[in-house]
Amino acid sequence: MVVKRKLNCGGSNGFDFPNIPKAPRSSRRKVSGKRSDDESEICAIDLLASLAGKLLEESESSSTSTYASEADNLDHLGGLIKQELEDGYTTKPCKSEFFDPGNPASKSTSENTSVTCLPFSSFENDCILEQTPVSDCKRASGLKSLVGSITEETCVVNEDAGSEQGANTFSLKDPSQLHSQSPESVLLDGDVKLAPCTDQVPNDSFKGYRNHSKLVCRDDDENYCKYYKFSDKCKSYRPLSRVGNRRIMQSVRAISKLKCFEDTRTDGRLKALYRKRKLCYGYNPWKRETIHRKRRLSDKGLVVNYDGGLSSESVSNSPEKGESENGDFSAAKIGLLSKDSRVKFSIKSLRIPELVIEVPETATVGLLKRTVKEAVTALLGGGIRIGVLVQGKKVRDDNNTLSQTGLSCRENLGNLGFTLEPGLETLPVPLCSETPVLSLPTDSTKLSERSAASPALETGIPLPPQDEDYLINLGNSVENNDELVPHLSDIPADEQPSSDSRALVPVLALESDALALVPVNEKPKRTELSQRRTRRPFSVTEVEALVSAVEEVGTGRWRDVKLRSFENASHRTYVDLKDKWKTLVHTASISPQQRRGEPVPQELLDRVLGAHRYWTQHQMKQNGKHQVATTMVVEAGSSM
DNA sequence: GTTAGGG
DNA sequence: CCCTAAC
Repeated sequence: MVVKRKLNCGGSNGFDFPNIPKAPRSSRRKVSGKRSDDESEICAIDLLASLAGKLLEESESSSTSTYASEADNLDHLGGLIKQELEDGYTTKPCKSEFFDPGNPASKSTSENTSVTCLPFSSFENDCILEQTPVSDCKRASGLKSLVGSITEETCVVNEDAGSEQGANTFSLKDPSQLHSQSPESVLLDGDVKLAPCTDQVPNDSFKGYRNHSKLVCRDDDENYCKYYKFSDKCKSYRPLSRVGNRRIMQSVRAISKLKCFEDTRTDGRLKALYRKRKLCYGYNPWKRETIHRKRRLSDKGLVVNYDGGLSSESVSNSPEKGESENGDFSAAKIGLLSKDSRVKFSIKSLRIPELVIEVPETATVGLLKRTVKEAVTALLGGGIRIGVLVQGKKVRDDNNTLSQTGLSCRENLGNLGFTLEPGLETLPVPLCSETPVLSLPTDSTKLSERSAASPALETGIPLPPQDEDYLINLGNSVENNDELVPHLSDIPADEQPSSDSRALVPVLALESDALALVPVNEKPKRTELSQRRTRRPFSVTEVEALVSAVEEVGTGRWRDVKLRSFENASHRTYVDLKDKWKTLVHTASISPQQRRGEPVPQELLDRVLGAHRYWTQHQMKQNGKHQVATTMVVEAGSSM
């Protein structure tokens, strides 16, 4: 075969170079980096939570009374919860500011604010954001996990902040103190992933699921570890939703404080955090794509369509199209409940309209699960943009307040909607601080800052500044344009604990909390640090130009190639050209059946091969003239 | 800043 | 397409 090829090689391209057996290209198939399986499940929810958090920005200060009524509505639930507590579940409430163990009055307060526990069934579709006192994670039979409490955050803050804490006066240094707290707000379903909590010593309020708790405890490095490990074990798909809900709640809370944080913290450290987060949730579209393609290759794949709440899934033979035209993969319906100046809302469901994955029929269920998770993770981790819809219109201005946007208690909050938009860039997810908030690894600074290419590039819509900017706000200006606005604003940035502002602390706590669910990677992957550029397949025309340029200047002079044929193509760097050439050579080397993507005319591939051989020889020449020259002669003779 | 090559 | 090493 090789010989034959060599003989054929001369020609059409004008290159009459000897065929040099092409060394089998090292298959660089990357094994998709297997992300820790579990990690991502929760990411999606977190993202939503982030959004919600913004909305709740203003409501962070707990309005006890307000929520109290809510609690009333949940009467039966509350009953259940209490029952659970009575049954002996130890709850460790995190202390809230107003809580005073010795003060009956304070107790009542806490009760009012407390907990919303819903049976899992309810929970599944209903995510109620509410401020509640911190509670412990307990596994309650029949009860499912739910919400965290704002109060909790506060507590966390105190602990975390340690000496720094200023604003929050209450300090929970003694876990037992927390214990005395009133009814807990969060119950986690043991069967899911909460088990750890159960396992955890009941008395130890700082262990197990309650991330907050961990954060709170300064002594908790270990706890963190445990927690994370635990989360690693959480693999079940459904559980995700549950956990996610809880996380959302937490995230929301955290987010609510972000603004404050932002105001005070915008220094380098913050950025560091931000980057770090990115690492956690970063996702490499390009790689994903590769993986995805591989999967699709299987002829007989089952197509799993994930549609519906995060916790539900269905299988069908055909993928279901997303609801949104533009391919948004999910949308959230949110019902708002508001009281006073606070806006409360529950997320009825989070939908991922289209999530198509394919696996071979022979795949195991486990693989299927993993695949789904991976897909979800990819989506979520890949960068999601959150859109806020008011009256069906997209709100683009993130700086307006909710009320300015028309989201006040008295107005029709019912028209509020969120959309999850596929993001080309990775959004920093609040959840992701893999590292305990308290200290960021120094290495984080190493993260690359390269700005991600955003969809904006394609749409022409400028992206808002990222980093700190994205931390903020809800947008309020409603625009008619359906275009997605690439704003990252929805996602809260990480804060750093060290800062003086307590607001920051809470956030951190929450975040870490949220993060808890995600396996913590000690070493951030660089791939996740920076955003990938959008993939832009080379057109035949471009390939042609590339081939022509390489034929002329040769390989190894990519800058020249770039200047020669792609000078005006700003999105094509010489590295891109080099890479493309690499792939072209590979493509030309394999059988047509093995090729994928837009077919490249064989003629071009032939030229690629010819030029490649030629220049390869040429290089050899540089190094060892004799041999090369000889080869050339021989080759030439053969091809004739 | 470029190249080259692995991922 | 990314990331690095080596220029």
